[in-house]
Amino acid sequence: MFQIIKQDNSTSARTGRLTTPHGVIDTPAFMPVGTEAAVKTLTPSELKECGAQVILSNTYHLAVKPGEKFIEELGGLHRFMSWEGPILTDSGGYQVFSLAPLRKVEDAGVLFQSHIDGKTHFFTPERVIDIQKALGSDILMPLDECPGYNAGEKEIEKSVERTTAWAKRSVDYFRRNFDVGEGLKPAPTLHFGIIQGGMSQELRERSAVEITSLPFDGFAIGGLSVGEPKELGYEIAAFTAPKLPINQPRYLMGIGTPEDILEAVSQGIDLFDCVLPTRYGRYGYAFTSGGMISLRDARYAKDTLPLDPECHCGACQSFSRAYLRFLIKGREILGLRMVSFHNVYFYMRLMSDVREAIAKGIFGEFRKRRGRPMCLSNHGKGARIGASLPV
RNA sequence: GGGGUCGUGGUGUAGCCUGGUUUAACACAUCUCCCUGUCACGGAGAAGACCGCGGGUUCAAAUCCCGUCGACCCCG
Repeated sequence: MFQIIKQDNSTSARTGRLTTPHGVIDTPAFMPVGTEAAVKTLTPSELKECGAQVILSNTYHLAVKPGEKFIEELGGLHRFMSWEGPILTDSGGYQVFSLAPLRKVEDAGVLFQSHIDGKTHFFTPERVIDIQKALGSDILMPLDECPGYNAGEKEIEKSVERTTAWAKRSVDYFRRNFDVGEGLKPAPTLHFGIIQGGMSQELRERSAVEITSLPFDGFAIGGLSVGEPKELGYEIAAFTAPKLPINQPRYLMGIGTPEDILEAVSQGIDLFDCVLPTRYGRYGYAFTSGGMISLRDARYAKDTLPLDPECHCGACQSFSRAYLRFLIKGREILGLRMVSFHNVYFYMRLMSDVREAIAKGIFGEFRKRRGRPMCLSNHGKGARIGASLPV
């Protein structure tokens, strides 16, 4: 399923190829987020144009609305949303933690109220596998418990125990529902484990040992980007990544900014997902080779440059910052679409540049050149992430 | 020609009757900042009106009185 192509010699970065029922993913890869069966504002063909090979969708949202049975009846998620490539579905553990107004976690599962209509739902590890099976996901995630940054040690320890117990049930149930060697399919459906443990190295270690002892096809680091300082998140990811089997795909959930991704790639992470390119696209923040720019800033009101003079995306070929700013400020759909498109294109280009740099054995140098901080507080200050790679 | 209603930041309004607790309030828009397994959501902060104009009464006027200009309505 997962084949490592090239291991970087100065860092833990590697390129690889992950095969799924709906096709191959070249890693390191970024998955645009399509929570509600849509990568917001973008069509599948636009995603392909950006270079996206895999997208992420969501168990929680789709189970709440319109319901997995509904999508199954219409031919599964791929057909429903007209996306032919691989889909990874998140389990809903994070959403229960971040969205549900009321939730009660117990050993059997988690009882919560939908943030949409207030209906109560009960998610168990088995139910979450059922939902993802009905959706027709290529990569399934098991139900986990994701504690917040302010959670106490006891609470985190409990969540690690629970996540492991649920992972065991998930693995058992997955085995019974997905036969190995599913006949004519190009590749079997995959199932990844999730490591928790908050900001405690001891608990991260324990979670990693417990989860990696189970027969998963890949491993994810969860529970980061929940409000912790950036450096602490890096520290935990750097601590946890080496505890994961070297020959299996590693997925850092919910991360991140371009420099977060470069950092994590150097730690040996293969998969990423993050809402930033699309969410920020809708807010008028554009990732550029010169750093992030906020189109809402008055300074771009009459700026005739494209979002990023070095970018080859359709939005940059056609539109000025001034025009896109005007659209964004008027909440014009075209503006939301174009900046989202540009941002996804930027991320995809970043990933292909990363793969190319690793393949050529120059990732360390590449990262130094491109990995300077780029976050909101740095925009406009000359940070350079997306400068095109002189090869 | 007669009568009436209204005129308060960019926009829409509140306050006026019962003058002082008003550094003139609110919403949207504007300008900064924030958002990492989604949020066209939401949060933090800033700037912006000498209350149409002129005069009067009063210790004190967005508030009461007179005039004037403008918008709208009714009657001729």
